[in-house]
This record gives sequence, structure tokens and C-alpha cells, in this order.
Amino acid sequence: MIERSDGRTLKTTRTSLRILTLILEHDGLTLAQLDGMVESPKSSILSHLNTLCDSRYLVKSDGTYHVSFRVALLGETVRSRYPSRESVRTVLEDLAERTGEEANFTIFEHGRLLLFHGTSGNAATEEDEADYRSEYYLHNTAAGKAILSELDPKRVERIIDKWGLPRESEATITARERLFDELAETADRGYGVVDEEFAPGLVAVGAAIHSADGTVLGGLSVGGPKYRVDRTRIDHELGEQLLDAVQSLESSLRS
Amino acid sequence: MIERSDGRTLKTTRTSLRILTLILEHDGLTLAQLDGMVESPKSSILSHLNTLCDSRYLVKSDGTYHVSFRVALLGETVRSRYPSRESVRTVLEDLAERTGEEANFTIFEHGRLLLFHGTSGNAATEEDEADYRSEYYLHNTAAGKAILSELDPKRVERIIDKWGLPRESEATITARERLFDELAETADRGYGVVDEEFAPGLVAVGAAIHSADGTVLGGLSVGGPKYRVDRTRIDHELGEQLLDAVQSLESSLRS
DNA sequence: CCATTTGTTCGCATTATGTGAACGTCCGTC
DNA sequence: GACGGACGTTCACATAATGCGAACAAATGG
Repeated sequence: MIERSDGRTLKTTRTSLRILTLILEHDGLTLAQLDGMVESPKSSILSHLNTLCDSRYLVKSDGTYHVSFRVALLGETVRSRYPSRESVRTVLEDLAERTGEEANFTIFEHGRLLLFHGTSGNAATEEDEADYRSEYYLHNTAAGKAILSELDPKRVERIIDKWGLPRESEATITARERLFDELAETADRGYGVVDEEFAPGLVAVGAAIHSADGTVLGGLSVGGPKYRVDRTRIDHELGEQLLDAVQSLESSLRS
Repeated sequence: MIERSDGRTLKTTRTSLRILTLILEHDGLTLAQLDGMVESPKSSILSHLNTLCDSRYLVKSDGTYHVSFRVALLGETVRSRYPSRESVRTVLEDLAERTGEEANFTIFEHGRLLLFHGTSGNAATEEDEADYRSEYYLHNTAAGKAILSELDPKRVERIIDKWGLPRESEATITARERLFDELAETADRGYGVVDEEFAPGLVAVGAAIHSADGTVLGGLSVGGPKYRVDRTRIDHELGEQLLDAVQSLESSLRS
């Protein structure tokens, strides 16, 4: 269960994947455009592009390279190994309705949280909205803190080493000490709380979701604007609602 | 608009991607298992695995490597560049209902057809069923023939060179000459017909779907068991219903 | 029609990769 | 508790595969 770090790593593959990512993010790129983005000679970039095309990860059309639809299918295969959208949505909508706030379920992976589904729409739908995000840090999210509070401190350290504690809002915790204090509180409380540390005005509570084998699969969270969600409501309502939802989600994962 | 072929191609990246694919297909593999599948020394394989993990395409858990959920998200980003599931489903369900047969929409890419959505459920849902497929050849599918009949013969040749004309059923056309004859007929008729060439007992009609810029995006097809779908029904009913659906799908893509 | 940008080809130097053997580590078994 | 086997990891070396740049070709546009 040890998530070891890096042994030898291949530069070529790394570059290829980087190019793939760039093309995906920019929704299609030409060789000339890529030439300005990565610092390899055009000829090298072309080799990478050829390889990615040949392997059907890219499609070339009119000199512009796009990520292939096949990648979308591969992605769906991956998703089919995870909980069904339906079962998650049921729990999320229930939680959102009871509380009147937005609920999210995220997957814990490589020290980050990746949006699985949220009641305000899922990643696939709102993808291209301005600052819509589908990837979050642990240190400034409610579910993230909850997860960190359950992990071995060594592992927490490694995650912080990897990602740092970037400030995303005025209130973001950026000092290790403070974070560890907060994690202790979180562990006592049984769920994580984020008070404008992720975004101004946003308050939320979150908890870890475990798979059948007991490992942390991801996190569940609910929250809304600060004027609706105050300390009292958190302690008396949201916290309990959240933990109920955790139970029902985890039990639905076991079945 | 020339889809040129291979210049230089990178062995390292190719191997990495191959390993990624293997892990995806087998739903998780260990180093030892991979050692038996690819013919590189363990140490090399490990380098690839390290790289893929580092780049967050794989997740290592208990010695077993899995494709990361992040890949699922990347896939969704790709899908968001394509027509919305909704608009396609509407047309497909309409077509399926009018005809009482199954309808599919596939994406044309790299000389193959990839399932976008079908009325019997989509790829994500039925993924792990025994011989459920999401990738088809052009030469033995109705939509595939329709697409081939629209393409430049040179390009048809290149596609055949790449994929061959594998026999998937008794009736599959495996000779170039015969295929080109069939394509001529297809062009005249305005849609493709497949008569047990894909699977025994399956008869279907199909046509190409074009994007706004006029290029072939994919194919639409309807069909069912031979005892329900005979020549008369094709000529008098299915063909027309299909072409109507093509119109409405293409117009919905333009908007 | 020339100037400019973008894409492709080629040969060479060198580095990054492939390789296998040796070493650790974790199991279960005797 | 010690042994054997299976699996994972590390290392140093040889070389082949990649990175590189310059020269060439093909578009694009003024």
C-alpha cells in the first residue's frame, strides 16, 4: 500500500504526454503553435506528433492536431471501473435537496481531488466555462482536509511536498504547522470545514469516502455562500446531513 | 486536408502507450503480469510505469497499476468537443422508434468507426459485456460502406492498406474488387447496406454524417435481425427513414 | 511574383533508453 | 524460524534511438 515515488523516468514519453495535454487544453494545435510552447526543435515535436497520431491518440486534420475521439472512449472505459454516475447522483441530489446547498463528489488521486460529479452539473457539461475547475487541492477544500486528516502524516508530508500549499484565496492556509493543527481539529470533528479558504464567500463541509477495502476513494462535500452557511448551521445541520450522505454513499458502493 | 502517413516515430512513446492500453484493457496489471505481455525486460517496463505514474496517467496501488481517473476526465474533455450526447440521442431514439430497430451513431477516425451512441445503450454502460464492441471496420458495416463510397479512392486504398478487409462473418467482403463494386452501388443508392457481412443475421442500412465544414464526421445506421429486415423494407422504409434522420442530425450539428 | 511563414526531410552527435544481472523484499511453506 | 520462490528494485554499461539544426519544400499572403 506504499505509494512510492520516482525511480527512472523516460523523457521521451514525458514529452509526448506533455504535447498531448497541450493539444487537449488548447483544443487543437498546429506544429508551429506547439513550436512556441515546448522547447524542442520542430523536428522533434513532429516525431512526437507522428507517434501520437500513429497510436491513434491524435487526429490530424488540415495541419491541426486534435485529440482523438478514441481517447474519449478510453476515458469512458476508465470511468466504468468507478462508481456509477447514477448511484452517486442519487446521493448527491438528495444531500443537495435536504440542505439547499451544492454537493460534490470527488475522486482522490495523486494528492489531488478530481471532480466526479457535482449537483451544479458535471465536468463534461460545463467544461468550457471560464474558470470552471475539475481539479482541486486538498489543503483548501473541505473534503480534502477530511482526507488529509485520515492519512498517515508521512503521506501528508509527501503530498504537500509535491503540490505545495498554494494560496487560492485570502484565507487559504499556507503554513504547514497551521494545516496540521487544522487537520487535528478536523479529525476530532469528524468532517472538514472550509471557510473561504477555497474561494471568497464559500463555506463548505466535507468528508472522506472509502471503498469497500477501506482505502480512501474520494470525498463528499456540501456548501454554499457564507451568508447562508454559518457556523451554527454547520454544527447543527450540515455536518450531520453530510455524514448521513457519507453512510448512504459508502453503503451503495459496497453493493 | 491530406491525412499524411508516418514520418519518424518514437519507439519509447509507442511502448509507453502500449503499456497504458494493456493496463486499461485488463483493468489493472502488476509489473510481473506486464513482464509476460510485452517483450521488454522488467526494468524497462518499470521505467515506463514510473513515467506514466508520474504523469498521472496511472495510479499504483498495492503493486497493481490502474489507469487513473484523470484519464476519464481527459476523455470527457475530448467528448465535449463533439456533438452533445443529448442531441444525438434524440435523433437516434426517434429513428429507432419509427423503425422499431436499433440505431447507432459512430465517429469516423483513423479509418475506423467508433461508437458514439447506440439505442441499445452506450459504450460506458455495457463496456464489460462479453463481445460488446465499440470499434468497427468500414468494409463490413452499413455506415462504413456509405462513408467509403464518398471518399477519394486513394484514401479508400490507404484505409484498406492499413486495416485490411478482415472476415468477421461468412458474408464479409474480403476482395478489394468486390468492395469497390459495392461502393459504386452504395454511392448510387445514397446509403450503405450490410447484409450479414458484419454478423450473421444482422441487416442494416447506414449513411455518412457530415460536420458543418462538409467533412465526414461519422455514420448513422439502423438495422436488425434479417427476419424482420428484408430487402423490401430496406428499399421502401428504412432507407428513407435513415436519410430523414441524417438530415435532422446534420442540421442539429450545424446549430 | 517574391517574401514570409509553416511544414518536412535528413544526417550526425550524443544522450537517453534498453538491457540483464545482481540485489532486496515480501510471501508462503516446510 | 529458516528456506525457497516470486516479485519488485537498483545499477552500470553498450548502443540504438532520440534530440537537434540546417537545409529543403510547400503553402500563404501581400
